[in-house]
Amino acid sequence: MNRYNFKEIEKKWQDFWVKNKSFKTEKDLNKKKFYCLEMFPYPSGKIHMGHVRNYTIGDVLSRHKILQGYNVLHPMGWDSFGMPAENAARENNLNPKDWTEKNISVMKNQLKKLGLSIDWDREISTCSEEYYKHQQLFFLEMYEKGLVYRKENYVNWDPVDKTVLANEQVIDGRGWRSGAMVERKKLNQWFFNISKFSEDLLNELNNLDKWPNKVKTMQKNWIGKSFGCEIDFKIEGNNNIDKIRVFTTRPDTLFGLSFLALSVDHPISKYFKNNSEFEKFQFECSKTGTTEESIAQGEKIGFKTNLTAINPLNTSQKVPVYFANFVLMDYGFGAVFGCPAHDQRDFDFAKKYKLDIKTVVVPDGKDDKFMVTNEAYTEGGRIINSDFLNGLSVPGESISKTIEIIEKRNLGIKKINFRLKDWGVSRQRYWGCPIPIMYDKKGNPHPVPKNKLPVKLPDVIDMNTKGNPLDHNVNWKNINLDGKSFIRETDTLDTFVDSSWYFLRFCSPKEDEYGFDYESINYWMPVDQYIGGVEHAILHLLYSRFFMKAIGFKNQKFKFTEPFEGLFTQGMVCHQTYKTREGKWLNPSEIDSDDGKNYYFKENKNIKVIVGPSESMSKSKKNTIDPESIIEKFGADAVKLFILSDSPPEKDVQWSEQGMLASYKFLQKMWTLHENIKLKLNDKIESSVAEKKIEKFINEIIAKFDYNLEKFNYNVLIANLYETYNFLFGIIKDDINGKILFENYKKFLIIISPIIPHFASECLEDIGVKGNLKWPSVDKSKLKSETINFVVQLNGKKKATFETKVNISEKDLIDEILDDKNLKKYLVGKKISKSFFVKNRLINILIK
RNA sequence: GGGCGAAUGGCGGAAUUGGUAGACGCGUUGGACUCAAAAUCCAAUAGUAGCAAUACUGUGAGAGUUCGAUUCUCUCUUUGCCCA
Repeated sequence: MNRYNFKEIEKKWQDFWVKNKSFKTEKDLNKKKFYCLEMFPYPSGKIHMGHVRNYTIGDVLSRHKILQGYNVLHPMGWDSFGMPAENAARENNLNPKDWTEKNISVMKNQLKKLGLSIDWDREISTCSEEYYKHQQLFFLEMYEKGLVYRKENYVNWDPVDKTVLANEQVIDGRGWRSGAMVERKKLNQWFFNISKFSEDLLNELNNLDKWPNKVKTMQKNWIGKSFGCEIDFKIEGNNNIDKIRVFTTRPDTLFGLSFLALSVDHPISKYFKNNSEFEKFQFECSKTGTTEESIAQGEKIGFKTNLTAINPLNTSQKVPVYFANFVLMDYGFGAVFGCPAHDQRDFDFAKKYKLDIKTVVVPDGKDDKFMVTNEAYTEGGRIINSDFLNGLSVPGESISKTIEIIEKRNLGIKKINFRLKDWGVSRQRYWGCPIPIMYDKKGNPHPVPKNKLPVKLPDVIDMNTKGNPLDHNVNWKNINLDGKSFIRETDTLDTFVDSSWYFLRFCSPKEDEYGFDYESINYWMPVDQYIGGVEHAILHLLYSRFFMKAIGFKNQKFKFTEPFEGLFTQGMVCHQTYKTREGKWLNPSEIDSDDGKNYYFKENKNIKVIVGPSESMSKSKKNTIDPESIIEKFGADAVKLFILSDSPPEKDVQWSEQGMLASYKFLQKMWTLHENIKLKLNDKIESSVAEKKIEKFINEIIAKFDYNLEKFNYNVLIANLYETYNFLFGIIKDDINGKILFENYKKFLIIISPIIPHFASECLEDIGVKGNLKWPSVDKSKLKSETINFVVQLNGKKKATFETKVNISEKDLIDEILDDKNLKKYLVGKKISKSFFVKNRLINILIK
């Protein structure tokens, strides 16, 4: 008996697939398509276990669909623009392009060793000119359609690195790289008008049946549709200002008014420009970040103006007007009214500045003497102390009734507000897609003429400047067009733009004239199954959805509105963490143990290792396992088998050396089984018992595979695989007809081939199966059996299982039970009051 | 603070529509083979009592619906993720 030589066999089949272009796909309008897509990787250097998990899940699906006869598109590419390349380039004095391309070549090699069913002829890379030139055209088309505009906006500014930071790059108010306190700075930025589609983006979530509810809920909350109304407050105390417009979702608490709060960026701030106290306050506010979280957690501070606002529903009430740091200019009109009794933020503010707190909502079951004292009451109930609003139930009726009254009195109007803001796409960086805009001498923007595209990134660049290297590149920046001089836009596009349409590019990756070919995208799109990490639940997925709506806007040829029909979000790969007593992280390979309980540092036995909790693999915690070395040691099939086996794909999985080893050993056992089965394939024995058994079992397993593949229960699928091994291992000890064994074993090899393709291909070839394989269907006639194990319950408690013939009636069954020597003791002398009968399954007899 | 999930042996987990709880794997224990070990194979493995057949208990806690609840409802506890 030979041992299974995975190195030789995996190499053999990988070469075979490449040579035969086994996974090359062509558009074929006569064939049913299936577009299987995994989120493409950022080429950071090496693949990690998260990639292995992601692409294994996709590969199982893709190979399954191929066997089912679908025309499967399963491509791969590189999300290759982005900051890490710039940082690496600075640190190592390289060109970002060289660094990126080197990484791509390394990672592509690693992926190939996994033996994935990818059509590599469709490979794309977003940093290539062939890709981003189309993106620039999309930008201009969107500009023409009015979906792109430029405005001044506040950004997180890192004063040391001289660059804009995304919200997630600001950690505890400091730049993640420089450590400098981040400032709020006003900058001219390009925006995509994503909010124009807020309503569509929200509504169409309802059509995405094959998306996890969790993701849909997250997007729904992110879009954040709220009903409310805008109200004008009359102002006294300044000749220039007669009213301030406020947006509120709680007009019903208007009688609880105690102040008006404005954003420091509110237009009327201009009347306070010369006030040194106000300027000081404005500076204080600029220290608060722009995220909603930092505002909510930060201390609430205000600046009291000399203005007085009049309550529109109760004109005898006059309240002070403040500027406050917790009001954002982005939300509503940058002005809110404060009702401290029923909003915690307002409550905190009112306590600090000793403002009135008037209770206007009382919880159900409390009387009108109810008073808010220690914290705001934000739940439902009914309105009190509010004149003509008294008694209305909160929420619901109270809000709609109040809006009615406000509209009737011409004090304001009903309004829908979205939390979703337009997408700022300008980044002050080199390694991204240049924005095809140029400015004339007056600073007015002009689109770069389409025949002058692409705007190429300069190859030679000085990365050692502070801020955006493009901004320092005078040769690139200054251009002359038709005798006029212009300055290029030096910002590049957010890399989320790159990934917002790459799935379209895969459909016709070689198309040169335009980003895609309509016939191809209308055939392949939408993506039938998209697979990736849940961390992209909001941004990437929402941006991609927007992008489809933007391209499809005023475009009859674009036939779909949603890019991803099915979505699957996989969990992370976790591993135990190890630390020294001093808190230094250690890699699993740096530690050892004599007893499996106490660990020490390999190089110095005296240094004890503290075993920490299992966390998602990350370089900083040093708890990563390098896929390449694992594949080297155990083979791709064994790695894939393990990564699927231990947990449901949507949950986190624990990396375990023992589990990995078990998968490896299993393939060895399977190979031994294969050799034994091979010896029996020519047996001419007729053994009706074993034949029936194997046919029934294999058909049951096919049914289970169908079910578990459909439901993404890949861990159960592996359990089914082990079960079948156990079964076959048992049955070949008996006499069995070789032909029947062959047919059933062949079916088994085919259904496991999506999981362990190298192994299954080798075994199939070894037993002489060649050519196109087809997914076997369940033969229901083989599932039947003559006897059945009934569950017998007495008064709802299981007493025994009872073997009898199939389709037995309730009455006959009871008779047989009364006759059975083991069971009749329970029933003798008892009266059967009632029985519940589930055909071929269970009987519950109630006795007195 | 809000929203959405989750809780099953020593561990990861399974149980399709309310119908045999613990599939499958890991680990552990015992045995075979071996001079010995590794590898491999065989057996046991939810808990309690018992030599055993068997009995009782058991899916985070408590209640409810039902002939029957891991599954449905309510309350609570713990925990994860997202948002604030």
